[in-house]
Amino acid sequence: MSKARRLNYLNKNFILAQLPPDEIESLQPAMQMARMTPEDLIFRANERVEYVYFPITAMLSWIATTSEGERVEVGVVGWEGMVGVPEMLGYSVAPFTVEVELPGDVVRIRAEVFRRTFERHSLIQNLLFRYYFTAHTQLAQSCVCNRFHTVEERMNRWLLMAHDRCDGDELALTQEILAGMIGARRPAVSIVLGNLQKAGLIRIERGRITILQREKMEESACECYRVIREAFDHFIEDHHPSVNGFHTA
Amino acid sequence: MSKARRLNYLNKNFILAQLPPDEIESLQPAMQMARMTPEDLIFRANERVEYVYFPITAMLSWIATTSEGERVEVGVVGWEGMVGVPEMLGYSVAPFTVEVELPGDVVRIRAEVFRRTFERHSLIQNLLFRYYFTAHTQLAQSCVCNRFHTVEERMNRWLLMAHDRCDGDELALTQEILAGMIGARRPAVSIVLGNLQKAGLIRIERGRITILQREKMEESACECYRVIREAFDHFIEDHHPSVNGFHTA
DNA sequence: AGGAGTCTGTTTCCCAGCGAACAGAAAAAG
DNA sequence: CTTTTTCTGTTCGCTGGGAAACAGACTCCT
Repeated sequence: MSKARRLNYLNKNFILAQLPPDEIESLQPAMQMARMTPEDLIFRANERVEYVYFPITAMLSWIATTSEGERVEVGVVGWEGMVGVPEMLGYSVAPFTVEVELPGDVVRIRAEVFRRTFERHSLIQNLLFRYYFTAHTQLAQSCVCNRFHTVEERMNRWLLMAHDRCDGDELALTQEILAGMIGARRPAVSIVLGNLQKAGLIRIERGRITILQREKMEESACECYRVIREAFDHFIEDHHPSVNGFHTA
Repeated sequence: MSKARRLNYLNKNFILAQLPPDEIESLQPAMQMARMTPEDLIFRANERVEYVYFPITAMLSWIATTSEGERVEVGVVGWEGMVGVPEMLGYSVAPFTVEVELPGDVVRIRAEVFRRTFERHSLIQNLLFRYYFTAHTQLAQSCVCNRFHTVEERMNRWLLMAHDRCDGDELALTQEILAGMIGARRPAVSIVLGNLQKAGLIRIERGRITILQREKMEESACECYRVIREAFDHFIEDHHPSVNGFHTA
């Protein structure tokens, strides 16, 4: 399985790409393209949702935390998805925090504006429903992975998922952030990353991880990556059988 | 927070209860009530979905497994929900296994029959979409819980969730099954249950656990139970503001 | 009643990874 | 260029709970 080639979706969002041309036209004035960095907040848990976001090259994550301050990612959203779906059905409060994990571009639209689009097109309702199934599968598999797999396995899975969603082979993130994603401590991540670098699979620089040998990383990752990836491929292919985004080279 | 009183939902399924009377009428011949026990299988992962199920007094669980045979619950479904939603949008293959965890009654309907109902009523589509958000929140919280909390905390959470969905205070399950639900080993569960019994919160018998002091169990459970419960209360109240199923006594 | 199968209580060994702590390196700020 | 801040590498003791194993108790079947 190769990294997403993305083909003609490069610099597009998959959900937005499904909108009929006239609808895109009418949304145009309400759409804003923005470059986001990990300092920017998307949603804070239990606060009102103002905008829905469609990542292009940025990668966002749903984060769940405990009252002790421990945190773990419960969903990742890249060019294939969006955040703010519940708002479309009147859940105006975000159940979890959403953060920017990898810097890049997003399109944002005021929630109430996109809601009108959602309500008008059963195709979009259908699409977002299906997107939710995919996200659900992803979350369920992460749940097993977080329970049973080692730091090394979970980290490999996460790096591959991030690699599928970023542009190029460089992931701009710190080890601290990566540790938070997989619900581990930084020292553990640091050691595992060191081993991967010694084996030549990645290159580590301050605030940056470069994927060098994706194939080998897939071999050492647990099955969870494959299960999640297949769910997304299925979602994408359902809509564009021949020209899909995630595709085996 | 007290156990679900269920009021007039007693012996009803919440989703089915939202259907318009004429629709219920026309579904009648296709509906079958069945008593299910933990030996009965609902869905096996990657196999075709024939029926959708609406629990009444039974409790079902989504189970995710690893290739090593480890297993953990990734969702629980009682009288408040249903299984087989993805089939309504053409996902004819179940992504995970669904098992009967607590014996009891369910209503089942052939998937293609209920699908017609689903397609006819945007109210039902809306309802099931919202149900999925709820399930998603439940899963996300379980994900943190599985990652960070102890066997004792996870077990308390699970017992409370099961207690909300069963009839009475007795849970008919073995410690082996309970261990599988929370992704732990049986001996660990056995010890923790022993402590709870010594403290007088539960009574243990072979193949049965009786909840004696629910209030105290809530105190020793982690916050995860509350978060999940609030998501469900919200879902239920959205539809029946005054007469809801889960309600504080 | 007796025997087979299933469920539960408990013990021993062992280790992945947490918690805490600190030094060095790179970047940013001044 | 110096100071401060932010990252990264590494060390070490500690513990929850996994892995394995077994005896006793209950249930069900013949």
